Amino acid sequence: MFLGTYRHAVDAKGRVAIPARFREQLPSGTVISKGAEGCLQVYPPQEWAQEQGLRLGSTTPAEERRLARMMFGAARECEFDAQGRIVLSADQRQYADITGVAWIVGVNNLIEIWNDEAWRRIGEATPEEYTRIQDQVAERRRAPRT
Amino acid sequence: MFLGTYRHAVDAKGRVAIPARFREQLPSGTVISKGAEGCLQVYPPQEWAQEQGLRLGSTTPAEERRLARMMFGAARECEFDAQGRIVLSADQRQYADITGVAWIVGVNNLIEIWNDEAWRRIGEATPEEYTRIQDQVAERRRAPRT
DNA sequence: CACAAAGTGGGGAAAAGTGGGGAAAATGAG
DNA sequence: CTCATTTTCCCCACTTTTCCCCACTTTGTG
Repeated sequence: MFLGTYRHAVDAKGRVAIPARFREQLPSGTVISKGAEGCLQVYPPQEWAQEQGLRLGSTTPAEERRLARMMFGAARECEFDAQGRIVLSADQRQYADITGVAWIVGVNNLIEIWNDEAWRRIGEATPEEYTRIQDQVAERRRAPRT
Repeated sequence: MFLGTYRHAVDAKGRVAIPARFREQLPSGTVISKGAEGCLQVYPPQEWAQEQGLRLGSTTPAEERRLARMMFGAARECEFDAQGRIVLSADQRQYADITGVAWIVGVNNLIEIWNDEAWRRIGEATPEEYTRIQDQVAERRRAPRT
């Protein structure tokens, strides 16, 4: 389980330290790829395995082909240096618009890496916003599929 | 079952002592996250487990992505020091506007941590207010979905 | 009143994060 | 094929944060 948000520096070489709490839970075979809303996503092996359902074949619908190409094409296996950092590739940094600092966010089953500003918009909520969204989801759960 | 309100100091390092009566009932795996109305909420493991249905994957809908990011991003596992204190992260303290002192409130299945002033507004109800709110809730229960 | 339990505060060791230099490897041009 | 240039990655040094430990105060209890 990955919890919490951390603000870390990204140096000129594209290196970011992954919080030690997260690193302990990431065995080799961990993969980083592009995610929704312009973030990067770090998949532990067991989570990545679930994405393997996405496969190309003669019967794969067009959207799935597109998704598969983007997800797998952008993916790289995570390699940690002795200081617990990974290197974000140039196109990963460009996709997520990451320079200088990044937010590293534990989202239950995977980890996301965000551009500074973008995370402030999406992740930082005032008490009022937070309360509203909780209530919205509670409402959705009471009356799903609407 | 968590009952009662306690007023404890929060030191410069963000540490708060959790009342001994509560601590006895909190096994490891307890989680603290943001809650409605600007408080922090402490979830014992069995309560937190209910929140974990939310997972991210390549097919998770947009609303669930947003909620998952906020909920889990704001959460931390509770780690008690030898004196029975937990550390509130900087963003948790900012969210709940906690400095100096906080109220720790047992609310049946969860524990809440409140800013000093905010709790006075919520917790110190006159008999008239209390009666009115009881009646409101009773009314809602009789006619839900309104 | 004495003792035990709970809460508070701070110092210091250890761990985590940051930045940069330089060797090795890869790339590319002549 | 060789040499120069760039990139990658490994290592070291420094700073900051975390957390562990000890001591004191306050509260509660017999």
